[in-house]
Amino acid sequence: MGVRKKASTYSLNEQFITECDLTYAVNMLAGRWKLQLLARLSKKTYRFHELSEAYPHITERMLSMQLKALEQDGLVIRTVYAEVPPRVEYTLTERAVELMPILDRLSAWGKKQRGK
Amino acid sequence: MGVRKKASTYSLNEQFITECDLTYAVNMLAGRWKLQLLARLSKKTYRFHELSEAYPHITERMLSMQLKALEQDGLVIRTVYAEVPPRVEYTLTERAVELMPILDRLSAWGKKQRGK
DNA sequence: CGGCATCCAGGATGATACTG
DNA sequence: CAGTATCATCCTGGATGCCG
Repeated sequence: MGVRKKASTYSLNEQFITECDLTYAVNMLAGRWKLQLLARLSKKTYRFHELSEAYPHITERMLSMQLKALEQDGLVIRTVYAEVPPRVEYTLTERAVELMPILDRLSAWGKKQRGK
Repeated sequence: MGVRKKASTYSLNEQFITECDLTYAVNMLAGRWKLQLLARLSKKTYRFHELSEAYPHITERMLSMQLKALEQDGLVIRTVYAEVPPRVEYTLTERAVELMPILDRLSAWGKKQRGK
């Protein structure tokens, strides 16, 4: 979504919303596929290939990149098992779990608006 | 950040989060300056030039574009007064006002995460 | 005053092929 | 299986100048 990674580090002294924090939050959700991935991972742990099958329209490249970004933002845990063939599993972190109810409200708001 | 305008119109049957609606919501917030503008407009009505002065680093072009996008998404009302010199005022719509508490929670979440 | 038109740079995403 | 490398494309946003 258009939100860029560039930090909006302007100190603007807004009271109602501290858009520094808000921008920080929206930025880490703004990747092209991150919401879908978070939504799915909120239900259970997934392997890379399972996600790839679940979203066949997402290239493996983007899947890898988005998951890595989520991992770096501390929203997803990536676990590598030293096996052959390799196995990698992705799970939500606690901070991501805390985020879910908020996203749920945002989703409800979006749903309400879309109907109009 | 990168959320594109392209609609993610995949019907994915997620229960916890209907990411169609969620993507819809995040997309309309993902513009480079939209959050700042919404935050400011949540306090009072502003004229174009006032906003331009409040955010001197935002080019008038972008200010115009972001406000227009917000208007098209039904978050902002643009009122033109037939005067000379022209006067244009921007206000939040009710749906934008309903959004504010949610953004506030998201902001709080972001603040909490940033500290870590 | 409140924009819009044009041009442009860089980042985000896509397509395809290849590897440990 | 779980990615990475490379190249191509699209889009956002910035710079500058002009207009009703």
